[in-house]
Amino acid sequence: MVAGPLPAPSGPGKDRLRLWIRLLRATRTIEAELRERLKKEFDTTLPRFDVLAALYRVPEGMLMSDLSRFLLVSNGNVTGIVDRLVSEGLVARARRNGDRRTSMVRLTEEGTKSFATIAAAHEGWIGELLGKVSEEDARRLTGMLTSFRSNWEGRE
Amino acid sequence: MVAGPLPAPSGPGKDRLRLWIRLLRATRTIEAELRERLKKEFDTTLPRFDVLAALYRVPEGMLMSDLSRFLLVSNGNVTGIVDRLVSEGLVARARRNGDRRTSMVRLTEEGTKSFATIAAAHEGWIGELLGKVSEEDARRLTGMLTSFRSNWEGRE
DNA sequence: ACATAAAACTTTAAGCTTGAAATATCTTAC
DNA sequence: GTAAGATATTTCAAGCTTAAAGTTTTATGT
Repeated sequence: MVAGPLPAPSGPGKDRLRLWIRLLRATRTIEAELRERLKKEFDTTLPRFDVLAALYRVPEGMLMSDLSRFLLVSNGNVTGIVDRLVSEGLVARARRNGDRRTSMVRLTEEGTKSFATIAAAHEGWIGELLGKVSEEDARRLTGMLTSFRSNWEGRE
Repeated sequence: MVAGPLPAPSGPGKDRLRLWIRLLRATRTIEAELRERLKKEFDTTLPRFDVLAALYRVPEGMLMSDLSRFLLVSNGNVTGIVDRLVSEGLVARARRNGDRRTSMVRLTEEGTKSFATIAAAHEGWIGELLGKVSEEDARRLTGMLTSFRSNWEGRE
């Protein structure tokens, strides 16, 4: 998967395989760096940050299943992360009258402040880590990935 | 992190942030699909496949620390994955005369055969999943990611 | 109304992941 | 030759991750 300096493969489809390998390595490298900085600077993790970021956009809150879908992770996974965020006081579960199976998850005031701080640093890090990508390349690449994504929407 | 349809952010550095979010979402989507297929079709996992792929390139074997560096994961992580591959008979540890701290890890015959089969399917899946990316775009994107990567070499 | 199905969520078991501490071996400096 | 440090690896605790099974609540069909 994360193959690197291979005896360059060739043949049909090899260009896409190579692209995938590069994509994966680049993503993992950046992810590792972000994870490390989140830990060192804010004593938190990427999954927690992801959840906070998702909730920050929606003051009224989200259902667990919305979070799961949005973050592309399993239901049970979200349960654990939200549990920890609740115990840290950054997030709150609110029972709903209409449907007692569900609860709205939203940021607490502390969670909102905390996320704002971390997000500012995060944006700076990304600017630094992707610094060598020109703005033009960034937009072009984003475009390619977007069209790729639309090819995938509603797959499962 | 995996933010999606946000009220599109704007300002300096926002293009790179958006690029990162897209990159991460695309990678995770493909990764999830590969993981699922590896499980369903071959009853294995992505990390195991990564290790087999790394070893396949080097018949004489690799040290644990080489594997760790190459795969961009921690030392302790590799220990666990290799342990499981050994117990499955796909990989073998060989003590070395020179340095008794280290051992060479290499594919067994069964491991080699197993990987060849899985890798063929894997390449097909990538061709399918990235099918909408033209060969030309694939090469261009790969180029961008490569220059990005060289910006990162020898960071840590 | 009542059984059945569907939906939202949690729990569980197994495996992946990291950073830090512990072991064992080798190298270097005196 | 021996102490001190460097290397290679494993172990450990905590957390992330998934798929599958379980629980509770709501919706549907008759």
